[in-house]
Amino acid sequence: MKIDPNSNADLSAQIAKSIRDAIISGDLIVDQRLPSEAELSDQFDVSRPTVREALKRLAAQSLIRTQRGATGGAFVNKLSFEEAYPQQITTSTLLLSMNAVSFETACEARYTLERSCARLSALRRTADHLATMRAEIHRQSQPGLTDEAFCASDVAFHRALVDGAGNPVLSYQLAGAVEAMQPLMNMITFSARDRAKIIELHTALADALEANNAIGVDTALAGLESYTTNLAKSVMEKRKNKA
Amino acid sequence: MKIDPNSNADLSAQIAKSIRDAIISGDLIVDQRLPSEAELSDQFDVSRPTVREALKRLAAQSLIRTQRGATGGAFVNKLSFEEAYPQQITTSTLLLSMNAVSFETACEARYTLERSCARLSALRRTADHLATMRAEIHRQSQPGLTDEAFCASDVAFHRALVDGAGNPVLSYQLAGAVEAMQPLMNMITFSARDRAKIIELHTALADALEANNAIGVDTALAGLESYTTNLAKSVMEKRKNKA
DNA sequence: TGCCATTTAAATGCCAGACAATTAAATAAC
DNA sequence: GTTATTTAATTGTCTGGCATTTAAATGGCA
Repeated sequence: MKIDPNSNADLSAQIAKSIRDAIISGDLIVDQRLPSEAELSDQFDVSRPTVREALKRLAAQSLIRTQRGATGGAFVNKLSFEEAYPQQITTSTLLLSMNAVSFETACEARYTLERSCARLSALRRTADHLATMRAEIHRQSQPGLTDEAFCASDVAFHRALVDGAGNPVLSYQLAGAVEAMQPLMNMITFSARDRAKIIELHTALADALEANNAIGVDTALAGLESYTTNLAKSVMEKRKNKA
Repeated sequence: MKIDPNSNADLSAQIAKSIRDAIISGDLIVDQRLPSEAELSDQFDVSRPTVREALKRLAAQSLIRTQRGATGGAFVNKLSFEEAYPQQITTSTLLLSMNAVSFETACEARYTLERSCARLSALRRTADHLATMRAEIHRQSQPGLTDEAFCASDVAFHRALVDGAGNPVLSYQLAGAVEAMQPLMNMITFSARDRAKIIELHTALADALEANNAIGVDTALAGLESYTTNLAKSVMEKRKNKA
């Protein structure tokens, strides 16, 4: 195997790309062992540290895992939804904060995506999903709950709604949209009145879901979106006036 | 700065996590320069190769970029939607293939998410979006088009629909769902009759979008989902019978 | 003084070689 | 035949060095 010396990319980046392509194309299959670092340095004609840098790049993307010891080495990792979740959320969160996406835009995207689950979730949600949602509603009504804990419970509530659709691909895609909102939501102070209104909408949503009423779920979500957006708007307004 | 020597994680992984956390929390801001590799090795009390492995991990996630030369170093990277797109698509593609997600499940997720854009896109699509879609429909009707090119055009068509919603966060989230389907779609052979039917639905969709008719868009997408799913089912059936 | 060429310094990119730590398999002892 | 020991393979880490790139400092010259 060889590497283009005229490329302006790092050797380790080129090697990582080469291996990554082999994984994506299926030349390397799940759980297959890569050559040892020493063998790779021979094949690519680079030093071992350079090979290691390439392998660390792949490890950072969860494409490989490494084991030490006699039968150790680097193995093609089976990318699981569980592993991909946090990465997806981290990326989404950073995208929102670094690109100064407005609360409104992020909120719109989140609820637009979430509303798409209404039909399936109303059809397929299990008793477990409903129970989780009722439990979270109960938690949200506890007095003395911090704003952060309130938001966390909100995320758990919506997560159950999304999972209710019974489609893992859908759950994965929505995790980013829903959870990445949390830092933005945490900037808001929820008054007792706000919480009561949100809990009311959550209850309506759970009721509709229990009745397999997709339209009711959609309506509740639309209500949540407009209420949240307006709330954020008034909070921003107040801050601006103070400053 | 220090690192837990009792952790069973690699030193480079711990250092990468430490820096990553600093970026996520906002301690390190966009375009800020990290200490040089030599300084980092001092601070973390590890060797330079170890620091380098940590930096490569972060570079693999597009969290930092590096520059050589006198004023060079590692800088916190502004994660852009453009950069995040391909990573999102790669991850989604691997998730589908490695976890043997059924065509049906992936297709359901894709169209469920896409249908969520119908309302916004019918409201906000520009003439540009419509023109792109019409152009792709025209390309799809060209005789002699390979199946792969047909699929690629299909993706471009749906991309325009999604972008029509005018919400970058939404576009980003959907890129994974739509484009990750392409390898699965490429397994299907499209007969002339199949193409005609798909083009018919695409035309109905574009017409509805032009008329700002969200319900029409939704109907067309639902039609596409059921047609595609059935097509895939019959293709799989035929292959099974042959084998 | 002002401009251009040269030198210098700082940083990353890469390499060679070594040792430590881990782990499974081969070997030896009982 | 089972257990303890040794061995070998592999990754993890360190030291030290050299090459390359780049911007800034320096110097020469008109």
